[in-house]
Amino acid sequence: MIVTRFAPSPTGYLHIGGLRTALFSWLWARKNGGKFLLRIEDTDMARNSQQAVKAIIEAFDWVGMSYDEEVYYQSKRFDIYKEYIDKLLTDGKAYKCYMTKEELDVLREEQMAKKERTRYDGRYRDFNGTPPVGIEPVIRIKAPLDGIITFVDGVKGEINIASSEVDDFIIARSDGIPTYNFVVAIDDALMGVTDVIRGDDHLYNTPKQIVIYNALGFTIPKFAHVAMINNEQGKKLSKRDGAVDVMDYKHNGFLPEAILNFLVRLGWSHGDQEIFSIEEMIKLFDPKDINKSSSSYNLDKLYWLNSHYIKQKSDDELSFLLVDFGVDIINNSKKSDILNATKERAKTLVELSSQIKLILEAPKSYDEKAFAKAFKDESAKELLKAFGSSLEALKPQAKEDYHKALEDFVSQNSIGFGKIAQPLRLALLGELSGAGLDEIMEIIGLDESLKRIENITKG
RNA sequence: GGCCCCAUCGUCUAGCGGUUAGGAUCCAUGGUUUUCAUCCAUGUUACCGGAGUUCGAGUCUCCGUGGGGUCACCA
Repeated sequence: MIVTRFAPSPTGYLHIGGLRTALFSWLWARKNGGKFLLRIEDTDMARNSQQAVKAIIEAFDWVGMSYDEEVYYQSKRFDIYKEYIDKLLTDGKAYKCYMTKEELDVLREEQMAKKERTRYDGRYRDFNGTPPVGIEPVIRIKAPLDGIITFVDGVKGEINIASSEVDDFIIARSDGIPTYNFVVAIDDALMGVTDVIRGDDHLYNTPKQIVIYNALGFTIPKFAHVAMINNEQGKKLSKRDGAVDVMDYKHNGFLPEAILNFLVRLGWSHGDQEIFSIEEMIKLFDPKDINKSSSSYNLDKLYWLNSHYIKQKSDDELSFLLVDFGVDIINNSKKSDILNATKERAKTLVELSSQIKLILEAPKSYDEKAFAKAFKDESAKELLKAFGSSLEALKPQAKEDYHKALEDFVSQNSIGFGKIAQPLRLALLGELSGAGLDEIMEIIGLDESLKRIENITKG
């Protein structure tokens, strides 16, 4: 059985890049009928928060990614880690190191001065003298002194790293709390994780974790390291580049379908296909098709996908989603007219909601420039008034009636369509572009249409 | 700096030794539309550089160059 996991450290929100690796892991587990685990890496007590855990789980819920079993917290598993540390100690595969932080700093400075790679010098590796008093030791693992650590990465292929690059790293701090690379290896092994799909930035942790696996006789899982997502300048994605918190996308009016579709195509592809439903992703995803190179983050396609999925949503679904954006048309009898008039010109739910508000709420003011443009002809106001009168006489109801009213008015007065359309649209919406005039008037009805015409012409 | 990874249109990507180097997005133009948008059509734009290997190289090898990652008692 395939078991994958997502293992965030709860230091803040769920990062958009993190969501992508989580998505890859999730897809791979679901495709194979395996398990997808969520494990919170909170061994650094100083930096975690329960709130961050909540935020991460909330983001998972929002995009609809489900994890199996309970949420694991490493902070609740210290007993387990201790057991394995003791085992390594008694087996002579790990040892206590009494070097202080200060001494370590001195060593590092010396190495840097000599332009050497900074690494622990192994001074306590074979120490069996009397330990210095008053120093709580750290525990270090005995890493191989020579040779090469090799593993086959699922996306990058064979990776070889000289053992000399991996020093006797610390597996438990002086306060007894185990460190990242140790607990990850223990947990992945104990939880039966078969496929570790994670960011490229963990590539160098892999040989370290392999050292642990080997020391404890665990089976080494498959690794797949996914290249980073950079910003448009090719640099690391940061808050300056816009939304990196997954939940920001929710608030900005993006649909989870669009986010997931966007993310799955960032680094992964299936021929020329661009649109993937969740079911298709699950069916088609394979880590072997993940691109080796890093990709740049560019929102153009996300907007395109989002508008695609907005158009696909049913009226009920959309009206439900719109509530969070200040528009409640769930029980509006004109719901589908309203949505049909607006959803094709909205890239986000934010845009959609503001377009709907424009129709539903009479304009409170008119943009100065737009007004000047629409009413630059002296005759414009009279024309609009006349159109209002003709509506009063015709009493149109359906969209088609309004359409005909407009056509007839234009031909009877021998004017171009723009002469009446521009002032009328401004009257109805307060803006010069938007939904079809006939659609708007049908939705708001004759009385409201006349009222809005009167409002702009009375002055 | 050491080590590791990467390199096709602006961006996301297809390509797996022989292609007019394909798709998507963006942009531009035209059409449909009573405006805008949608939709449709068309178009501009790419194999980082240099050596090899080969009858033939975007594809294989090497060397440059550029970019990224990583070098904690963080995760």
